[in-house]
This record gives sequence, C-alpha cells and structure tokens, in this order.
Amino acid sequence: MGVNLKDIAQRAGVSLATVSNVVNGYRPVGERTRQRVQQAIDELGYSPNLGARHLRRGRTGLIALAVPELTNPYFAELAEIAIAEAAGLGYTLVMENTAADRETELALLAGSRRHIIDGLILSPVRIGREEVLARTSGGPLVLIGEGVHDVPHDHIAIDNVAASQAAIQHLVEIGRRRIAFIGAAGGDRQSAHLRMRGYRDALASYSLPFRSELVARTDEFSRLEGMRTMRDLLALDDPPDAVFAYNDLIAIGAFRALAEAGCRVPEDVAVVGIDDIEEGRFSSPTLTTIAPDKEEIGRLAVRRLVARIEGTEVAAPLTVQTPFRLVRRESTGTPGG
Amino acid sequence: MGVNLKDIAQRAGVSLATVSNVVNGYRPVGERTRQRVQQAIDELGYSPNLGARHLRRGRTGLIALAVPELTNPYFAELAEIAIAEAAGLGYTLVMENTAADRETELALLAGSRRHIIDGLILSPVRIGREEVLARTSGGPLVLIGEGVHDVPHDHIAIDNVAASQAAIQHLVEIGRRRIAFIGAAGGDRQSAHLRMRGYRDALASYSLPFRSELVARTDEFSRLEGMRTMRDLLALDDPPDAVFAYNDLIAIGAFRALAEAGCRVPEDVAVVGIDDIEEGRFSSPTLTTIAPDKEEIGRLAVRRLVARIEGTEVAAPLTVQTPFRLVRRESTGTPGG
DNA sequence: GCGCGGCTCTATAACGTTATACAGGCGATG
DNA sequence: CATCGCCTGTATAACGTTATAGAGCCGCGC
Repeated sequence: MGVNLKDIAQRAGVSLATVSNVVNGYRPVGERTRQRVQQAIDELGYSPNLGARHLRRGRTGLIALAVPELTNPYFAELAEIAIAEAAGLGYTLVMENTAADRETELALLAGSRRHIIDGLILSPVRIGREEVLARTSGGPLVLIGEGVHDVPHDHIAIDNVAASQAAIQHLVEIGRRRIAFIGAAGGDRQSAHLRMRGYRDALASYSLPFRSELVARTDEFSRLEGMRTMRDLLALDDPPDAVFAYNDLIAIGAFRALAEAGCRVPEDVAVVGIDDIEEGRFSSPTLTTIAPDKEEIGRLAVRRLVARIEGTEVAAPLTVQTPFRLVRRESTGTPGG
Repeated sequence: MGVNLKDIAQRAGVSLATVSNVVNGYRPVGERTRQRVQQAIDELGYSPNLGARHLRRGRTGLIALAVPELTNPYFAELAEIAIAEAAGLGYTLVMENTAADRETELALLAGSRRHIIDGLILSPVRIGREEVLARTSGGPLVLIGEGVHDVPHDHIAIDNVAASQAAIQHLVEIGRRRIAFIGAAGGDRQSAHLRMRGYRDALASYSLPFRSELVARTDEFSRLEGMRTMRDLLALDDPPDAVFAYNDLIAIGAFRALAEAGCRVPEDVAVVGIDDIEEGRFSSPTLTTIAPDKEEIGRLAVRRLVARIEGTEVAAPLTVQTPFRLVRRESTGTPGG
C-alpha cells in the first residue's frame, strides 16, 4: 500500500516534482531521467494516491448517476453503458439511488455529495424546473430523461410527445380504437404529463375520442402498478382493445393481469410500452415498445458532464433529443399478421 | 466549495483543532466553546471535505460492490439493499461491473481501486481459490455468492447444493422424472459445479438416472442462453418433462423457447429457477424459484466489510450460509393443482 | 510558595500530491 | 561578449483535515 512519490524519487535519484511530471506529464522531462523514473515506478509498483491527488486538484475523479430505481432494468442497462463510458474517460461512476424520493433528489441537487463527486447526472422525477433553477452550487449537472426543461444545464432526453404519438399511431394502424393509457401523472411527474400529451394529441389527430375512464393513474411505474391498473381497466363495461403503457415495466405488469383474466394478447388487447428493456424481448408475448437509444443517452450524458468538469466545454447548455424507434413484437401482432 | 475548518475557527474565535474536535469528538471540548463552534458551523453551512479527511485518516468512506452484471436483476436488487445498508453506516457504496471478465476481477482483487475504496464486496465468477489466496494487499474483502471457498475472508452464500436439491425434490414431488439442468459449468465457474452437484445428488437420492443429454452447458447465464439451450432440449427424441435452471434469467429464457414451441408450462414441462427476481413474479407463467434471502446477504456483506475496515471485527473470517426457501408459482403448478 | 495533576484549548506536523517560483546550463541572438 | 530565452530539473507552498505534543490555567497538598 505504501509506495509513494517520495519512494520513487529516492530510488531514481530525482526530486518529487520530476516524478510527478513523469506520471502526469504536466511539464516535459528529459528522456534519460524519464526512463530512470519509469523504471523505478515499475520496480516498486507505484500507483498514485488518488485521495491526495484529488485533494490537491480539487477534483475526485468520481461522477454520480442518480436514478429513481436501480432495479428498473432501463436504468440498469443505462448504468452499464455510462459506467463503461466513464471508465474510458478516466472517471469512476457512482450509482445513487434516489428511490424517487423528493428529499433525496433535492439533497443531491444541493450538493450533498459535493466533496465526493465532481459532477452529477440526474434523472429527476419528483422535482421540477424551479428546484433546479434554485440550485446555486454543487458542480456540473447533466439532466437525463424527462421532467425538467428550460434550465441552464445540459439535458438529454427523447421527445416524449413524439414517442407517445408513434406508439398510438402504431396501435391505430393495426386497427385499435379504444386505446387506454397507463401511467398518467401522479401529480408532479412531468414525464408522465408529456407522454399523456402525446397520447391525447395522437388520439385527436386520428379523430378518436379521449375517454378519461381509459386513463389510469399510477403512483409508481412498476410491474405491480401495471398489473393493478390493468385489472381495473378490464373491469370496465367496455374495456380497451389496446394499452399504451408509460414504460415497459407497467406493460409487463399489464400482461400479467391480462393473462390472469384470460385475455389474449394481441388479439383481445394489444400492448405497447416504452424503454425496450431486455425483459420485453423474452416475455410471453414479446413486447412491442418504443426503444430509446440508450447507448447514445448514456454515453452523451457522461461525455457532456466530463467536458463541463474539465472546462473544455464552455458553450451554452445543450438540450439533446436522442432518437427512438418503434420495435414491433408479438404484443401488437407480428408484421403482416 | 469554500467553507472549511479555518473559516469556522475564525468565526468562532477558536483554533482549527477545536473545531475538528467538535466535529468528530476525538477529544472533549468545553460546553461553551462547543456551542459557539456549532453555531458557526450552522451559520456557514460547513461540511467536511471528505477527500482531505480521508487522506489524513487513510480511509475514503467508499466501499465497492463488484458484480458480474448490473443488468442481472438479482444483483440490482442486492445492490439496492447494500447501498441502503452502507448509507446507514456512513459509507457510500460504489458499484463495479466486472462484466464476468477474469482480468477485471483480478485487477479488482489486486487492489486497482485501493486508493479509492476502503474495502470490496466481490461476487467472483471467473477466479477461484488460488487467485484469492495469492492476493497480498488491497484492503478488506468480503466474498458473496458461490465460487470460492476456504479462503481467509468473510464469505456469504447460500448452500447451493442444498438449494439445488430442494428444487429437484419439488419437481420429483409433483411427479416429474426427466429433469433437465440448464447452466452447467462452462469450465471454471464453481457455482455452476455446486448446483450441478446438487442436481446429481438429488437425482441419485430419488433413484433417477443421470442423463448427460439432459444437461445443458451455457457460456453465460442469460435469458438468451436459456432460450437457446431450451430449444436444444426440446429437439431431443425424448425431451424433458421438467427443467431446473441455474438462475431465473435462464428459466425465463427457457419460457420463451417453450412458448415458441407451443409447449405448455407446467403441464408439458415444469420449470424451476434460482434467485427470486421480481420479473419471475410477473412472467407468464409465474416462475417457481429458490429464493435466497437477499436482504440478509446484502446487509450482512456490508456489515462484515465495515466491521473489518473499522477494525472492530478481528475474529477469524466467517463463512455464513444464508437461508433460502422454495417459492411455488405457476411454472410448477399451483399448490394442490 | 512551589510543584503537580487534571482540564481545555492551541500550535503544528503530518497525509501524498500538484503547481508555482526559481536556479543552473547552454545555445542563439544582438 | 553580454543578454536573452529555452530547457531541465529542484525546492516548496499549498490543498483541508486529524493526531500529537504541549501551553496555560486552576485548585490542591506538601
């Protein structure tokens, strides 16, 4: 554990500063001395003490990715991508679990980790524009996903309204007319508002009536809530012939309720989700979904954050809408079926 | 961020050391001064610079949980528990993704993060006893899951042989005789060996023949591999009437192959997995599984690691076998059905 | 009156690194 | 030949904290 710069300096017969320069190339070092130092480093197996380095530099080399739930496969898949990208840029990514808790999100935003992390990628669900604007310090911040717009931070998301419209368009094209929406906003969750708006707009553009009984609110976006609300929808006098779910987890919960009720998918009820989690590629039936470009979102978020941290990016905050595509699977009938 | 010990000291009119003592109580401070200092802290909103503190103390307050894949819900669920437990003990838990890569596991073991983390919880899959024994430094280590036994480190796992036996027993009790096993060891993965052993032993104890054509090897333990190998099993002249899968993901992949082949579960083929991931509670059919006590594993791993780090635990390394239970669901028929 | 122990508090040296200021040598320039 | 600048390398002051040694004060016993 204990081999440090001084040990190397002694061994190579040079000063501390020279060793430091060899290690991180802040200033040029003559070829002969560089070799001597490098040899000493190799022999003694030196690796810099990051704590000390970062105390000096004022940076820790850690960035955080805060998501509402680690157990949502969408975020797990995103995290894997972001971790790899961060590692490639020399950073370590720390996962934070906000548990969709407003206080936790606020604390993170205010910089509760400010001495630990250099920057934060946040997927907000319980806070909005005002809270983000009120933030005065805490280092660079990149927002991902929906929820907060028009704030002075880099922001990466898909176009939720368009995504919803694409889903509804698909359902209409396969002949569905009574289309339900599961996952309406439980108050302050703007992402749900956006997807709801896309749902309404699309219905209107196809001259389909908006029926409030076909809109199901959920407190959280889980399989369990999807199952519960789907049961309610099936209990209607005139149940829906299609369901658009806020996300894939809800859709899979809906599958469960449909299976228990003996409804066939897609014959009786077609289902579309959003997220394209791997689970939906193996469920029975497989799940038609709107697939965001997770690679792009994860990598871009990390790259923008690192650019801000290192000061190489000073341009105005950027809002990026990453592409999405509709992936047809069994839950809406196979193409040509 | 800028408000540090010195600022507080000036404001309260005392020395640096006194403020430090108020903050972390290393030595007693008079009541009157303590109050003055506390007031200054509150007014200026001081929070200690963890980098500096840890440089001085030689600890960082970070621990890592290294798992083979973040996107495996079992590990995501475990991580959520471990993160909460670590936070309660004043530590921040960093997730590391080994991607089931031998080199990554070795690097982590050797202490590639030694200046960043105080200790490591590792779920090894590509390294074995010798590699762990060869380790000379790198701070406290707690092993979870299977794979490595008889090493001088705390180790938390379920009894894999017994778990497998319980699964087989259940399948036998519901009348199955041709029981396949998916997820045999692809070489060095000892966990698969153990589950395989439980499978063999259980078959023997029920006087059932061991048929090698009913054992499917997989390179990784994913839904995709489960689907592929299940297809192969169904192509046999005399296909199995039950499948015991290495884990739930494989079982769910097998579901997919069974659905595509038009096989009914559990009527034609019964399926049992291990892990009890939430996905299996909503799949169609729902998945019978061996449920490890994830709460216990996650919390115990963190507690043991922290105890080692803080030196409060000096007893010999402990191997804990946490309990498991069989959870009956549709994939083996409902109780009494 | 002097020394001694107990109680608060202070001064300060680390921890391991990086960035700044500076020193010496040497070739090029005026 | 003196001056300037470049090139290497060194010495050292931070970064913000904690632990150690010790300073001042007070009361008590000899």
